[in-house]
Amino acid sequence: MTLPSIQPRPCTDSNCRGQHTPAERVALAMSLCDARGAQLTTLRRQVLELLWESGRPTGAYELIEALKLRNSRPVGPPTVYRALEFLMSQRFVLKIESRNAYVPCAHPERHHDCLFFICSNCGVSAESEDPRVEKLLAEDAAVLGFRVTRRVVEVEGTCGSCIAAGPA
Amino acid sequence: MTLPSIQPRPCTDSNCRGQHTPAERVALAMSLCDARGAQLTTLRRQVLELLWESGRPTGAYELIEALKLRNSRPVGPPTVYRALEFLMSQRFVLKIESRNAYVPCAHPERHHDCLFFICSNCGVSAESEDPRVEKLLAEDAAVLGFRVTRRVVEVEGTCGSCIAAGPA
DNA sequence: TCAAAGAACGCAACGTTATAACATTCCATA
DNA sequence: TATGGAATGTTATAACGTTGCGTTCTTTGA
Repeated sequence: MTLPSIQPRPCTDSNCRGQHTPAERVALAMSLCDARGAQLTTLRRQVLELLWESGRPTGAYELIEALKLRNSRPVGPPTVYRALEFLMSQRFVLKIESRNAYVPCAHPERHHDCLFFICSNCGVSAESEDPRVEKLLAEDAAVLGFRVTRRVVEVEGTCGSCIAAGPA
Repeated sequence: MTLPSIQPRPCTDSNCRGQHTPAERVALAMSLCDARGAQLTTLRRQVLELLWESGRPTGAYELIEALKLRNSRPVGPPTVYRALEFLMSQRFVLKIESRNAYVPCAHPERHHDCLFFICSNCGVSAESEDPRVEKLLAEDAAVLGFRVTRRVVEVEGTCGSCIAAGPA
């Protein structure tokens, strides 16, 4: 896995104008865990760091490779999947179903459903949220008498940068 | 794979009030293929039939099992995946990404994006469409300068029947 | 009618993603 | 220092999907 940079980067959440570093993200997760009585262990923290450093949806086996480099002692698939499960339960991480890959959630302190725009060309994903979409889906669900537990909204296409860079 | 029944059933598309049999669905696909100069071969037709008869999102390997029963000669994964690819290219079938499973599309003659409501309890999925959601996602994409090629909208939860049947 | 070409399929092997089942370690607390 | 729960390690395997290549089937056109 590439680990592009530890510098502050524009937030992948298109509703956020801020810039953040992976370290700041992890610190936020730590304080939320504190407040929740959950444990952000070394392994879980490393996985979260790697996801933030990666900059794009990252597969579980890529994480295993990256952990191998970072840790001397290798970890097995169940270990990484358990860490991901924990991070998802805390809403620090989300799964991109159409990619079988995982992304860190920019604002776990807010409680919303995410919407992803995923570039088929460069692989980068942008997180967003749109309460209007949530509302419509809730309406449609109500018509069916359906009780919603989770929404998966993933839009695939070509991102602005790749369009600007011209036809590959 | 269970093959519940070949009887007419209410359309899984919640915007359609009709009832259809698998045979009618397949006949529609055949006529569309005719018009498009595409070939609905025996294998492809069988896969489509199995999906219609199954009544819920069905995995590729389930289809392999079902084809084994139906055909004496077994088929391998590539064969089934190629058939699915063809059926998806013709919009007769769609993939539920959050399940790694495939569902037949109720109305391939219309050209729209599908929306799925998937019951975590019984596994049944309901197809729907909501142009308002498509519109909002298009707006959000436009703000990002993002060119959309595909939308994945999957809502997980509990369906009306399962709610009515009481807490399991 | 037959050769050529292209589409579809068969098959073996392999790659990728995810989980089951069970053992071990770590740590807080009594 | 027992002991109990949470977390992690280990091994194996399940589930999902693809590559590469050879064969068969179908269409087409001389």
